Amino acid sequence: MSTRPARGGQNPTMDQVAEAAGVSRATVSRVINGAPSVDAKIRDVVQRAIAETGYVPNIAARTLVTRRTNSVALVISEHKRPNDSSFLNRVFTDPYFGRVTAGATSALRPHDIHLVIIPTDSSDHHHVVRYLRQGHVDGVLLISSHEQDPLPRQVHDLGITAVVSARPTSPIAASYVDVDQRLGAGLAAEHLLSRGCRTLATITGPLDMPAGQDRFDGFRSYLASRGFGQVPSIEGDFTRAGGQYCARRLLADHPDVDGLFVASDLMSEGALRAVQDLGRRVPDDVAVVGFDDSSAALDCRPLLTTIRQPVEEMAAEMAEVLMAQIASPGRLPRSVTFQPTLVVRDSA
Amino acid sequence: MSTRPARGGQNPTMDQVAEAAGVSRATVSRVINGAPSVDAKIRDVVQRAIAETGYVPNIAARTLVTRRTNSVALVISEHKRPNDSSFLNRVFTDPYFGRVTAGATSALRPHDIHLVIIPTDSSDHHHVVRYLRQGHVDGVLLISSHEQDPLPRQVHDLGITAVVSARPTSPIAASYVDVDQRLGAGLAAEHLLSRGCRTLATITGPLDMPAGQDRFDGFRSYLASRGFGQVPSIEGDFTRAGGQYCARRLLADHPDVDGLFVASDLMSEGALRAVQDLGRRVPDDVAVVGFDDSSAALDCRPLLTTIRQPVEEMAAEMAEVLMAQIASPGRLPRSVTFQPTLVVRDSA
DNA sequence: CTGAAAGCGCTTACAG
DNA sequence: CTGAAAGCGCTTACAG
Repeated sequence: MSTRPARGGQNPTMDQVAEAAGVSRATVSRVINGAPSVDAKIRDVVQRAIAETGYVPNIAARTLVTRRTNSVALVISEHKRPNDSSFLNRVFTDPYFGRVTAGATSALRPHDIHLVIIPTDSSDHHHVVRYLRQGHVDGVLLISSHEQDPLPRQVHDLGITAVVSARPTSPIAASYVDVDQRLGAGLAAEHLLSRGCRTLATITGPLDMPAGQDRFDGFRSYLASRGFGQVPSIEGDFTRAGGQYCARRLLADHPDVDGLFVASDLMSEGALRAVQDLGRRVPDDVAVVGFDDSSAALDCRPLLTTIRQPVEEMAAEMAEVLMAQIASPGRLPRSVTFQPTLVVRDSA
Repeated sequence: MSTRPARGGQNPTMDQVAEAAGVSRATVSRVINGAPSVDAKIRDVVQRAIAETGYVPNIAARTLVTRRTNSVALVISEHKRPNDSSFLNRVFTDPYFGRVTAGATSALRPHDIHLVIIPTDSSDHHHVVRYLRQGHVDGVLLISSHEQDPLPRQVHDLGITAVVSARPTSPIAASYVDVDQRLGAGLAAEHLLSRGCRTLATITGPLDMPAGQDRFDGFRSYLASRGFGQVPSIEGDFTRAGGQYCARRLLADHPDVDGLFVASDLMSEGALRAVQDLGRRVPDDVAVVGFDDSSAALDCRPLLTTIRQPVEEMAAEMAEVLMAQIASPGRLPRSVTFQPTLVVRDSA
């Protein structure tokens, strides 16, 4: 294998390939870009020359003329919370983001578009915005979960092509993909009721996140529609430890609770533990329904009954919408909403 | 705020800034790049023009001439394992990678270098290699944990500037940063012995990973040097669920074990659970020492005594070495080894 | 200290 | 179907 490229950092140039193949630089460019109008023999000669020289296109030069980078950014925007050693720990500890990455990659891969993952917290937005504006990527998949996050609006105002992971909280005309959170919470309430639970309660997500609010509202609305009044609740933080803490407190204050809706699988793991540490059996004494259907649901004992959010499919859809938007800059923004489903396992 | 940039995707060009400021394009370039030789008044005028036009340099054009992108890649190379829904789930579920990202970012940020995170598994190497060769980044921080991973060798052979996260398993002259794994395991054994444990055992990491092997060897070597013979062991997989399963089996086969070294904090979480489910008290009946000192150690009950691996500092060092290498291409490769330390909490 | 000019490595009308 | 030429938006010797 006498590929001898990149030695000393010097990649061969397209002119060198052209010379080796005895054709013009334009022809080399055409075969690389798969232009249909190239003579088959010449194409072969050029391809051989490319292989022999170990040629790889210089992406900067190409981008300069095409105005396309063939990469898109996945910006994961989280808020640094008090007593939070690092928001990165949260990002790399929650299965949600792995699912998003997997889904986006699967949609982008066939189009040969690279995914560049950029986690960021509020202290960092400046850098990210600059990165995006400098033209490193053709567009951005923006995962923004916090109500006050200014990033969606900034990205929109700067005219950066983007798709957001949920309905933006400020009124901007941006494309987004979402799941019907309220419906999901309603499904959870319905299931708990249908299995005979009489006293329902919920551990919510952070109420400064739309996902937290909407699941809470959906749960209460459904119960209100069935004639229930005030529902015991406690605000969680979407972490395992938080779920454990909240369940302990909730059951201390309301020992009669026999049906619990926990607004994320990660919190459910902790909650399940707390319930069992209290000597209550799941689901017989307390039935538990989670939300997400991530890998955490399968780490639960008993296996977690939960509301499935099709995160991979949603991320893939985000990528599709983004690619369409990149291809047709004038395209009108649109939103796509997925329906969650109940996945019955052992905890309820 | 009448910034009106990027409208219709058209960023202003440097020539437009020059015209607005009444100077030449070269002068604009100089003030942007902080050349010392610019008259103060002219500098101000230019800076105002930049602000007014909302100018942002076109990175592709700059890169084409400077041959620098001012970004580096963090390639997280994992192996897809059988019955593994997705290697991405592993990456986004293990606090280790968040620590690496945090450490690398902290070192890169002051130099205004962007970190581009690229998770990859074996089926994917081709794409990653191409990405690197196309010149999207100036160099790569390569997190490679598997013995058979071909990526370090490929990256090296292609002449891509890189720093690896551990001593490469094939003999290549590459810079790397590592922790003294064997020493860490020895510290764990010593601590267990010193607190009076008589029958030690270990849950190892995957033995096809150097980290798994070295911690296992270090543990056995220390015990051998103290006159112990065969040590009960079972091979784990660095996951929480795996740790739980392994501890259950290990204690079933060896009920007399009273000191357990678990080769990662994540596995320790599961192991602790299993030990307690068996009705054994920690640390009184079974003392447990983990490895990492990640956030998982603090999620443990009781709080986990563990071997601290300074992952953030190691990642920062990787970034420093990489930047030095980028600045001086002729620089000789070098390795840096960090010492682990014992962190005593409640589990041993 | 500043400007005119060359050049980085590609793609793409435009001729032929 | 192929080539010569222009041009993408910058930086950087080179003069002045």
